[in-house]
Amino acid sequence: MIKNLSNMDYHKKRERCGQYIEALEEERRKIHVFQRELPLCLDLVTQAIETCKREIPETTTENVYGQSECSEQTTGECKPVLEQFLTIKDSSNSNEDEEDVEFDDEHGNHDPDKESEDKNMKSDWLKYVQLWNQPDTLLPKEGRLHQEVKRDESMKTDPMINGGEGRKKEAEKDGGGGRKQRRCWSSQLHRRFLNALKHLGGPHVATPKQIRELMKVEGLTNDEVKSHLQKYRLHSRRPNQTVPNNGGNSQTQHFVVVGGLWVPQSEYSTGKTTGGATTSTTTTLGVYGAMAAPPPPQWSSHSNFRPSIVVEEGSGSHSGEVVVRCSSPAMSSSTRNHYVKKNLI
DNA sequence: TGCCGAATAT
DNA sequence: CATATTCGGC
Repeated sequence: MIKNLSNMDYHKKRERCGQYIEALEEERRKIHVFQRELPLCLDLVTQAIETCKREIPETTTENVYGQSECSEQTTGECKPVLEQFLTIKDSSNSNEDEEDVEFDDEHGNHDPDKESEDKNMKSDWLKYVQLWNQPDTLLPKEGRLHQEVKRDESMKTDPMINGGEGRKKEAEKDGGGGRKQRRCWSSQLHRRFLNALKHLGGPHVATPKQIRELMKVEGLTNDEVKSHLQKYRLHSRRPNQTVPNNGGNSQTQHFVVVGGLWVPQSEYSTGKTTGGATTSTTTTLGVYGAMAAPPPPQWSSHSNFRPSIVVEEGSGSHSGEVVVRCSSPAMSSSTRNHYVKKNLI
């Protein structure tokens, strides 16, 4: 009886271990792609796998468990990172529309486009996402756990290395002289930012306040968002700048412009950065993930008009230039009208 | 006033 | 650089 039990137990453990190894191996494969960014991680996982493997086959002892624990420890260091990575990656090719869902909520409008768009966008994220976790202000969520929870879990592990949340109290402390602490825009924060942007119709039409509201991040101030937005706009505006020579090869990337959003078709980055130590050429891909801007919900959902945005690419001819005509229905308030004008450039 | 965008300052 | 802060228009 007992024997049986322990036998079962043992079996179970072994099985578990096997699965564990498999999982690890899969992780390894995935990490391998980012070898350069996560050399240690790769190493650790590899090591873990090996140790695990070594232990499992036969070797009576039921120490398997201890072993796995050990490897867990070894791996622990990079696990959160890994998980975050996975989370992101997963969301990029499988349903799990995370934030999209997050915001969609009540307006039950699912643009057919949205999905594919999102996918593109997310696969883009893959390129620039910062793998190392960073501070993130806590998000007071209630209505919408689920995916959020998942993500939270992935970073729960790391001890609030919060670079962006020390304030609040300290801010109150100082009488009024000192500068605000720098808000650190973690990739997560940035993602929320991007999403907010997306839902507002793009960086050119979104205003700091709106964005902040949509982001629902505690302690995030208008000014911070404003500043970030400014930076973002700067970057998203003609990521390719140079137009000096027309004759030559215009490998000018062509852009897709939607609602004032410039979307580099493939990527943007002045790839040939300086001396470029052998290492990261890829790592430095813009953090400013470009994204298509679907029309704001108010428009797309139920309306006689979709904002007709005409995008003409300099087809045929050399220039990768794009002509954009945008006849948007200046939304109720004339205040925003000048944005449209700007977009027309 | 508050909010915003652009320009500066750190 | 990436943020913060200031400036000027609305």
